[in-house]
Parts: sequence; structure tokens; C-alpha cells
Amino acid sequence: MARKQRTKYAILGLLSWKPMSGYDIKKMVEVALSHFWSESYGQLFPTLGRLVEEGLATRAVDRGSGARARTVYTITAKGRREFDTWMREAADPPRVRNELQLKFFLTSRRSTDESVRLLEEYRAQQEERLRDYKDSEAILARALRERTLPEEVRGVLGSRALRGAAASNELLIFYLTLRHGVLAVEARLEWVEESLAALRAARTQGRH
Amino acid sequence: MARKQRTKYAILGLLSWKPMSGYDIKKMVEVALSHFWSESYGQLFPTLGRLVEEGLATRAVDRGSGARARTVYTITAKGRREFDTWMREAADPPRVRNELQLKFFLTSRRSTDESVRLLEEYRAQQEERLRDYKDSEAILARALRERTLPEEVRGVLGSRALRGAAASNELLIFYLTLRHGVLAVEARLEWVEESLAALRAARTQGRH
DNA sequence: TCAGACATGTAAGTCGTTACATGATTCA
DNA sequence: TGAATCATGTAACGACTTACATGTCTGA
Repeated sequence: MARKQRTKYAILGLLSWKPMSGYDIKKMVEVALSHFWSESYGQLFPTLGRLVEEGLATRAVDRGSGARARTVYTITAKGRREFDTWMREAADPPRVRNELQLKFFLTSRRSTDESVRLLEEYRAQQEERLRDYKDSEAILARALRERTLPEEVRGVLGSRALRGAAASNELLIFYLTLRHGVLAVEARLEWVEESLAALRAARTQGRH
Repeated sequence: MARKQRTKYAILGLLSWKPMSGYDIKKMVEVALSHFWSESYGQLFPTLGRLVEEGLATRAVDRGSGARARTVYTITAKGRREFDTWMREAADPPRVRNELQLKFFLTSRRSTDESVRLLEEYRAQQEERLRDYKDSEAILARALRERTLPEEVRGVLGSRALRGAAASNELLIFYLTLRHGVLAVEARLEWVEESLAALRAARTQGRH
């Protein structure tokens, strides 16, 4: 029952790129995947421990030249096999629980002012996000055009020089996942405008 | 810690419309809110019990003329006050965990075929949803134009005749929440096409 | 010197799903 | 008569967050 263990596979997937510490993984998720994924320390560290127990990763303490100690996890062959299997399984559709939509729905027997207020709250929320995304999008679009690897993404995509199809493909996929976020946010903003207009129109009609 | 209790407020909100049984609430969520909300029995019934304990709702067994017994919950004045308070609080932005996006991101060091397969899976998933939404959208758009209350939504919006601004506003808000679902799905489909085109273009370039 | 980032973890609790369990009623 | 739907719930589990706890290193 409920055997999804998505944190496990997310970690395995990131470790399939390169060995990382728990802290690295948390940072990576925050800077590169935050518009479609999240992990908390409370999930991350226990899961890393379980990965080692199950023989899917190994743990090693790295004291590189005076730097602070880091516990680095490396995926094993068995870990790669399990990750491969998971990648081939159908992804389960995200179950959505959008509190703002719920509240908006529940205003239908309350006042139109309240509906409008919620829409404006939603708009502010989404506009802020859009600004973030647009900044990153511009950087990535430029990198793709000019075939350079911008400093901002080196931590995420690795420090290999951007030459050959492989590295450029990584950059493209990274860009596309961000585009998903941009298009989603833009659709929500479009919806807000459409809804505000519809409420205004209804109000005018009701008053005639 | 983690004192959101969204199920509690969702139930309170629905009970603020009319008295309902646990089963009614489940059905209502499934038919009217499924594109932005979900509740499971395992959450619903214990929460309903808690509502009664806290004096936010009352429980009554209804044996209406030979029909099967139903346990009907009615919101109290205290319940309405708590619901009002919650409605005025800022909604917390939904934390998103989109497994398909994660997988797509993780294909960036694997094969383009795998990226394409995931996009096609996503497209199929979203197209199916869009068909559902479009059917309901057509019914609701027609009802709004003609100012009638279609049979399909009577269970949700109550059986009051559609006259006056109040009932028509309910229908409008219901329609708008569905539009949110439609626009979101359309944006995802747009993204799929854009991404497939980008991958095709990259493949051609890489081969030249 | 002190803020901020690096770094690793645990404890406690809540949230939420799924499977199970049970039985009545309706209608084809 | 038997499938579908109505109807109510519990048990077990897994998922996930938040708060707590602790300490180091870097650079302005």
C-alpha cells in the first residue's frame, strides 16, 4: 500500500549524475527543480541511509584538503538498475490540492469582492514567480543560442565544457523543464484576467 | 508544526453550503472539485468526527421515509466563524511534485528517445483530461449563455432555480474553476509540442 | 566579529492513501 | 439475482514537514 518512495528514486536519479552529499542534493533540488519538485531534510537523510542499507548507494566521508568534512553518496550498479526500472514505469499523475482554487470555489456563495480579492492574491503570487523564471529563462535561452555554459548553471549541469551533443542536450532539457514552469504560470495569469473580466461583466449585467 | 488541516476547512466550506453526509462530500469533491482538490475517506470520516468534538458541526442520523440511513453533518455558528477566519488567511502556494517532469529532467543524460517517450506519455495523459474538461465546459458555457441550470450540476449547486444574481454567480464561479483546469492542461500540451519540436531540431543539428 | 552559507542529522507529529470490513438498497 | 451504487467507517502504513540540535568555515 502506497509504495511509491518517490524521494528514493529522485535521489537515485540525481546520484546517477554524480556523487553528492545530502546537502548537495537539497541545493540542487532547490535551485534547479524547485518548480516541479521539493525535498526536505527530514526525508532526505533517512532515505540516504536506507539507500546504503539496501546496497543502492555507498557512503564515504570526504575531507578534501582542509575543507569541512562531507558525507558523499555514490550510486552502485544495483542502484542504477533500480533507477532504470523506475524510469520505465508509468509516472503517476500528480494529485493536486490547490488551496487558492478551493477558496475561490467557496466564494461562490459569498461576495464578489472576496472572489476578486482571491484572484488578485493569486495574480501577485504568480507574477512574482514569473519574474524569477523569466530571469533564468533568459540566461538559458542565451546559452543555448551561443552554445556556452553560463556560470549560473555550472553547479547543476557539471563543469564539463559545453561541446558536443551530450552537454548541449543537458542544457536543452534543463531549459525545457523551466519552460514548463513559465507556460504554467502564464496560463494561470491568463486565467486570472479572464476571470476578473467575467466577474466585472456579471456585475454590470446584474446592475442594469 | 504543520497545522494546516486543509481537509478540515475544505469540509467546513462545503458544509457552509448545505448539510451533507461524508459520502455526499466525497462525491461532491469528485465530481466538482477533482481538478484542484481531493479527499479520501480515511481523512474525511475522522475529520468529520473531530469537527463534531470541537463543536464546529453537529451530527444527525436521517432516516427519510424508508431510504437508507444517512449521517448528516450540519455546520454550527462556531464552525462558520472558523471558516470565515480561514477564508481571510493567505492561501499557501501548493507544493508541487510532478513525477513526470522529474523523469523528463533525469533523461537529460540518457537517450533522446526516452525524453520523447515521456513527452508522449504526458501528452496522452493530458489529452484524456482535456476531453473530460471540455465536455463539462461546453455544458457550463451553454448554461451561462442561456441562463438555465443544467441537470448535470444540480447536485452540486443545489436545486434552486437559476434566477437572480446569486445562483448565476455560483454557476459562473463553477465555470471559472473549470476554466482554470482547461487552461492549465492546454498549457501543458503546448509545452509538449514545443519540447518535441526542440528535441527534433537539436537532433537534426547534431547530425549535420 | 558576525552574518551567512556550509553541513548533517533526529524527533515528533501531521497529512494522506490504500486496503480492508461491512452491509443496505436499487434497478436491470 | 446479481451488479452497481449508496453508505460508513477503521487499520495500517507511508509520505512529508517543521522544529530542534549542533557545529564549522568563509568573507565582508
